[in-house]
Amino acid sequence: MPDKIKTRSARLPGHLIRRLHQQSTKVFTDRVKDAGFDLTPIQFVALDALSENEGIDQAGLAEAIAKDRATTGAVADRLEQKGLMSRDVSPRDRRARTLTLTPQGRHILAAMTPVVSALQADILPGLTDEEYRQFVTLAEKATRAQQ
Amino acid sequence: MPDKIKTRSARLPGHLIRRLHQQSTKVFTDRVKDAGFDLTPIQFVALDALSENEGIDQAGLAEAIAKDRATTGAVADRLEQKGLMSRDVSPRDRRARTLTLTPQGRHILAAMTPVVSALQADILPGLTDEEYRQFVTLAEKATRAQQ
DNA sequence: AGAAAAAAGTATGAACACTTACCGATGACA
DNA sequence: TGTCATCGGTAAGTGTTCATACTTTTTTCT
Repeated sequence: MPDKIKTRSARLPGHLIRRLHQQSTKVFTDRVKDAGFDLTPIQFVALDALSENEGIDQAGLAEAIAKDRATTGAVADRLEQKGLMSRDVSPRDRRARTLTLTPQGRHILAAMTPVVSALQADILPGLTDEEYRQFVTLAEKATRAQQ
Repeated sequence: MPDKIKTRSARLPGHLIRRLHQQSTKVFTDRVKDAGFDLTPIQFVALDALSENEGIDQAGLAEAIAKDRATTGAVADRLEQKGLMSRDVSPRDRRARTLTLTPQGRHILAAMTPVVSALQADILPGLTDEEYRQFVTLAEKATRAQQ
């Protein structure tokens, strides 16, 4: 068996974060599918954001989930297609689309939430509870500092 | 100005990591472009991995950069198109493509490396040096624990 | 040697993520 | 009130990432 291939850049934060992101997506997808759901991480986050901010428009949702308007529009497309959210032209601003959870969207979100909470620990395998909390604290601090 | 929109899931590791990944990509792209280069993070990592493992094939590169074969093939396509790496059928295994850096690829990599090193700190804004090191240590531990 | 399993690469399709550019609507302000 | 900048949404294009399925080649096992 040859030596494990190594890379200089493998220790840079950028690459480490890319690896963690990948692991995060994989764990989420696998567990959620096993639990009988079919939502991507970003779709879940969008539903969650919407449940706490009923009636916001797409630009508001984009800000809440930290994505741009184009991406958010595409995600909203899929959630609408799945019958989990509805989009209506705002009566106050005809440019805007008011977003609301459908009853089914609310139901799916409630059912998925415990599953999603439970899988978080496996996104950071090999860390002790203490290290896990440290990681979350540091990551929160770094994301808060983003302009 | 309305209150900042909040989300329950915003504190979950999965979402924090997604935010960091996004920040990482943005900082990389901006700085690298400012310095006059036109490579994505993954393209840079691929060049770096190749420089330390001359003559590996695409499957080897895929393992080195922790991506699947299809993704790696697409990245190799673009790097070849930019004239930074060449792909030749391996004399030992006609299934495999032996990858080598072109002189231009080697030159670009050398010129970019200091730029990429310098931008790492800005991927994690708001962290002290001590916290930055802690983060890297934790992230390394978590990625090492991935199967 | 011959059959079965595994591996390297490619193709395709879905989703995400960003940029740029555009259209229509709104708001500011002169 | 009219103009102009801004904002919400969409469209098109590029790139990343994965799953699945397929071909070709190599290896393994009987």
